Amino acid sequence: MKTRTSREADLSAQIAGAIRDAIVDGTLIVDERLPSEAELAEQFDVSRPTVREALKRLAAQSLIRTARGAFGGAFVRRLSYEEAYGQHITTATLLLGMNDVSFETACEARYALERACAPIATARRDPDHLATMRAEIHRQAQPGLSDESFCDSDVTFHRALVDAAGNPVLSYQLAGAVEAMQPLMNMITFTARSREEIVGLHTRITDALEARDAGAAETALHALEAYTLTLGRGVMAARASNGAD
Amino acid sequence: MKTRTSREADLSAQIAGAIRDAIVDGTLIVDERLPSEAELAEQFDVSRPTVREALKRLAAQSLIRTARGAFGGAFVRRLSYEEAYGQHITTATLLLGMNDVSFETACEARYALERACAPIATARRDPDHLATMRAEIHRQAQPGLSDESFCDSDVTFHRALVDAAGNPVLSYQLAGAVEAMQPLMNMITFTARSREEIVGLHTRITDALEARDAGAAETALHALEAYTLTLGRGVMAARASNGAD
DNA sequence: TTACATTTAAATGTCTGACATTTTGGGCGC
DNA sequence: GCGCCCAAAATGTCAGACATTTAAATGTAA
Repeated sequence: MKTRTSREADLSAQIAGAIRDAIVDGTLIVDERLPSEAELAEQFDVSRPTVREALKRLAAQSLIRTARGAFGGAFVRRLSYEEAYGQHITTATLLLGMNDVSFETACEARYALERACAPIATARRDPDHLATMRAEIHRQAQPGLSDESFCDSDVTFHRALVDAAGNPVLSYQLAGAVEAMQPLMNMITFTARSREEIVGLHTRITDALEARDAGAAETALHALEAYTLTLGRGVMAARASNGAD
Repeated sequence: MKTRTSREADLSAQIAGAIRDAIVDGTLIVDERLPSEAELAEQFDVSRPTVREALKRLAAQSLIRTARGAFGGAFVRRLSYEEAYGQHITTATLLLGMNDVSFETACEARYALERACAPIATARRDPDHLATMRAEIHRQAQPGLSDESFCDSDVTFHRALVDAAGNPVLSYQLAGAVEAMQPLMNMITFTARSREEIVGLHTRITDALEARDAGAAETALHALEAYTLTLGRGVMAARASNGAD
């Protein structure tokens, strides 16, 4: 009989899975060089293109990097925070965009997570974080700012707040939630009045951090969540009535 | 944010990036069929293997699925929560394993996130979640349980706590933090005394949820974090002195 | 001996062409 | 009308070749 493998998956997926498992469980160490494509092909008894497809799958997950030339090849890659951020954000954005996640649910999750790091941030914040936050607040108060730039600044502000906790694992988790909200936030048209309100709340948050007052920070974040929710619901309602016309 | 497609990258990476952008920004709808490999090859002016490598990259990120046969081809895939969990956990585990994240940092992040959903969980918990948590507590109190099973039960308990918040976005974010801690937690040998302590804290948490007492839940989680940290530090100290021999 | 230019080998990146496998749909015979 | 078989279309896989890149090895001149 033919080699009907127990797994239904493709050969390339099997090979990718085998190598990934070796990386995850530590058999392959960071910066270790994998065998060449020709050697892998012989080892798994498949052709080189199949091995290549498997390696591309791993490269797509940032598990390996490849270098050309002599002494090149595929190497186990140290997953950096930046790459992990990127993947996390892509996944989270798609998850929100494809699964009809309500604005309320996304908003609740985001601010719950931000409140989680607020107490830590109040304890650890340093002048740099405060300076970044104040700078973004200043930018948000500029009259001529486009909605998109306002949202960008908002993201930068919140990431500074998260980074102030000084915990990269926390930053990693939070980055996905904050950035994935971007497409939803971009739907909102910020009036001068709502910007003023948001700038005020951002100032309260920053002041609380500066004063190392965790309770005040949490309260301000609650207020910001409530206000964001109000704005979002307004947009949803307007959109619904437009769609019904 | 600029487009991720850089001209420096490989051809297959460029093509994968172009298609990914089309999916992320909504140009390609869920379940829409992509052109066949031959058509894509002509469209991008590359050969079929190159297109295939690009498609494998996307398949590795669960962005597309492929079907063979007459009406087969590549289709945009609806990213499910389960797949997103899986990717998130893989990435988070690698991030912790490869970057010398300290037990303290991981522990702090995890419990901060859990405390974030505690208030929501106290408001929304239903009898099913409480039953799951009680069942796991009962299991954890069994004398003959292996350390590994104890850890598994611990994960199940905490995921029930997170799921009790009834917010899938929050569950998605938390799953990564809780599961990624597993390898670190597995290093700990739980004595009968420490298990008793943990079971007691788990009971306090469950009682707080049942009583809808957010403050008590938060306090208990703080205590559990402190105790977990103590255990972890003990293991680290023992390991360090062994390594110095 | 040292510094620099050149060669060379090893590996990935890409292409061409072919064949195998799987699935659908329609034609053909009964 | 029903069922069987075959063709078409698409992906999965393979084989071989050539192009490109990179760093080490080698040769040469000051």
